[in-house]
Amino acid sequence: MIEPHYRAQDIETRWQQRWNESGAFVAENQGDSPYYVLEMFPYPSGKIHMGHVRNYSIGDAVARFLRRRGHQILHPIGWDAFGMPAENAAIKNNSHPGTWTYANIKDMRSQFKRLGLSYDWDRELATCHPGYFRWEQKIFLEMLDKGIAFRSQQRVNWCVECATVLANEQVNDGACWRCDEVVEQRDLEAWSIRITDYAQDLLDDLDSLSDWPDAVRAMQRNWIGRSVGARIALPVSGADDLDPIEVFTTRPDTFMGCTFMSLAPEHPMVMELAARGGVSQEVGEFVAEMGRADRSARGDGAEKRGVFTGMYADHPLLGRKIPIYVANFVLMDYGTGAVMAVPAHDQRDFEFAQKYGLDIAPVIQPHGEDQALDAATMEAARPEAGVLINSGPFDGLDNEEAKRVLAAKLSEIGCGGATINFRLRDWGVSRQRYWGAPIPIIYCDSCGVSPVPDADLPVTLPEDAEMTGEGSPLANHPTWKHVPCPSCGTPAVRETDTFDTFWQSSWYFLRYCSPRFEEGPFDPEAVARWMPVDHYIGGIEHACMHLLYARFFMKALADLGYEVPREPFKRLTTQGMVIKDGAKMSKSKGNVVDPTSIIERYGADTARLFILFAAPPEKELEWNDNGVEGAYRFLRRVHRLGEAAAALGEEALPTDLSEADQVLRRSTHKMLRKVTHDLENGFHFNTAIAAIMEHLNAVTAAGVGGESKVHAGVARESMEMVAHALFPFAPHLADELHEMLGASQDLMRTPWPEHDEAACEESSVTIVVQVMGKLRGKIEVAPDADKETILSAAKAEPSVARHLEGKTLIKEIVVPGRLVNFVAR
RNA sequence: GCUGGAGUGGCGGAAUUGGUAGACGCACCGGAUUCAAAAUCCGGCGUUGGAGACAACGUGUGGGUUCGAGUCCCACCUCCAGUACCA
Repeated sequence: MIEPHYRAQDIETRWQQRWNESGAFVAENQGDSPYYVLEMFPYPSGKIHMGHVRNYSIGDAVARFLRRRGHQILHPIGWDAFGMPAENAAIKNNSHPGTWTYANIKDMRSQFKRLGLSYDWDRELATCHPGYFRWEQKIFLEMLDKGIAFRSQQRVNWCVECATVLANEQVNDGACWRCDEVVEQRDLEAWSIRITDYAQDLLDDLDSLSDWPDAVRAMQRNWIGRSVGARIALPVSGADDLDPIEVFTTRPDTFMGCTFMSLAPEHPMVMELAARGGVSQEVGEFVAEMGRADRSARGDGAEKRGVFTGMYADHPLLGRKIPIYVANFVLMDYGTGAVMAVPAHDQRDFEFAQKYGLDIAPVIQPHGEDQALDAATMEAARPEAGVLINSGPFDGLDNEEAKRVLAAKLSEIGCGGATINFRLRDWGVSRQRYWGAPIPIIYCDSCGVSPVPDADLPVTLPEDAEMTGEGSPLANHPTWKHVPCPSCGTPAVRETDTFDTFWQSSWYFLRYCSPRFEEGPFDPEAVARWMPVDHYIGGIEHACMHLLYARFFMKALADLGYEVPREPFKRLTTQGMVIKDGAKMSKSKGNVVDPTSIIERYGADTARLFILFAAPPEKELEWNDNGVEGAYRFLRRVHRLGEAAAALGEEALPTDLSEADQVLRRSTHKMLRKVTHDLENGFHFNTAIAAIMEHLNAVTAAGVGGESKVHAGVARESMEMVAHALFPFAPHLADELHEMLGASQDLMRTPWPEHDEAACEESSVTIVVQVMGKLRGKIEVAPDADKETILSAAKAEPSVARHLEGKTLIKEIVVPGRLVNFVAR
């Protein structure tokens, strides 16, 4: 490639050095109103991919634009450095996860720097550093003290062969990914977080997040899944030694029509009931089968299947026994894992009842239906509203009223009552892995569970743990876990589980505010100044988990007495994936494009410009090599025209503008107006860049770079504004161009320019003329032309007149400055 | 299965939120420049019919509302993301 003028590598290296030397990105250096721009920090996998380039180019454009709009910007970066891939790499290479992680951070840091991203590198952090995780160990202990953290049973995938817990993604078709042995479900003692206590808060505060995408708010709302209903405890008939079976229902009004019960196969009482019912084998087989079945076999759409446990429950209001079944469609992780079945009014129960010949008892007569419901003739369940029938003392009640009345009755007789259920589950944070932050707990035979004393924090990882893939490396370590009990001093053992990595990513944005603070997780003053994050940018895939955990953390921290806002992220942008040939880039598909090779070949400005131009941030982005070439050509043209404009000399704008001068100035200022508008109202980078390209075509048409038809001052202004407008997207070339045209100060420190509205004014507007909604002609009129003028000009248009000939005009619609429509018959 | 999205030329996308469908870029075609090529510049480019003027059709599918629908409503189809131990 022969390119005498635009040498991207040289330009980019030079400007990166200058920015670095002048501290252009240090948060404290300029502006007043603080603004915190944050992109979701990366997992240091080793190499940057196009998703990174996209995420960080978007954030950088936001940061650079707003800094020039007068904000004091905090724009930090760090590493979400704990996690399974490091441990897997260590097993494979027989090395330490930290070695791999830190080497990756080093590589990725230099790649990020090569992109020219405007980070305040002094604030860099890595979550695997004890200086970081000691604070989240402390926060955990404070949560434990407050009862937010607690011990519970967690159901996990367990591989017997490897003696280890498997992540869902490590299970392929029910088999372990390493040894192919069948995976079983096992309950482990684990640490959990009562995020469910915050479910209502998390739901309520969603309403305040007006700068979040509606899609994310809807997903969180459904994930939290609030429903109002009743809890009902049904005693097992003739088994006084067993606890009653609890169900949750949103329809207590239908309780008088409950003819059987269904339990999830995973329900803890299933095998006990089956044993007493004498059907252990059949039930056991069914439970085992369901344990292996995938989700679709358990959903609403799947065929209803089940097995009778041989046992009955006592219906407390009917005084009758109802059979207890195990059913495929009942899910253990929603409600209580058991449902009361009302086949007349619930479709799933109806199908189940039909299949197994169970009673169907209608108890609600739908509004507006004269014929009384009859179980014998019903073809489907009738879930709609109505009036209670066949319900003894409750007959005649409206069903909404009956929900309250029945809940009160259940409460009165001591077997339930009104309640609110959330789909959200408590957050299990224990992981049986090495490369994570240790959970700071000590177990003593005599004193029980003790927190690690504050003076002993952080609890760090042993360097010499063995990574074999079998068992837990910390539990297997010969000495690490053995410590004296902090209370009695007798031999005790450490907790050998580490935190879920979401634990780290739930508060890192607070640490950035004062990353080296030694007296606590963050300096309250720094947090008061920067938090909440004004604009958070990252993938949509985090909609429910990371974004919810981070929101929860803020609320919990506030309850622990920390001064933090109740919500962490004021505005959220979720960026779409980068795909190629219609599929997500992945090694297995062989469609990966390495950003490094693009940067080496064309420069960082080209890579950034293309990725921002090719699609709006929220949408999927289809990678296209030819498009990159096009972005590069555009920047090269900018460089060439900049040189040409600079060569015309440093002339000011003339007082008298020629026609050509006015045309070019109109293009210049309309471009600037459009770019400013697109960045201020929702960051439409793609259309902003298109406007710059369009303007550059006007610069070429004005003869700049050849035989110029415009005044030197107008030509120079046209390219100066390109430098300004290009800065958020292609900052290196923008600064180069700006300097080329005589500027002595870099653009980061130069305020964003205002456009000249008067220069944008048009001498006429085009109005479209339709007849019966079909385009028949166009007219040019003065921008302030009145309705009569427009109508007569429209009727005079030959093709319009032809289509109106011989017809009666019924209606004339005039949209000023835009369109005329004649309705004629 | 459930929850949330998306679908517009050969391709990526645009359309001031109900008012010219296809801005801008890519690809392609033609021309200028050149000994030639590259690069650059100029022009064309939804589909069908027509020499042309022009006409009809056209935003995943099928209906509907409206003077007017990519945009609003109803019913579907396909693809994508998440689904709680990947981060």
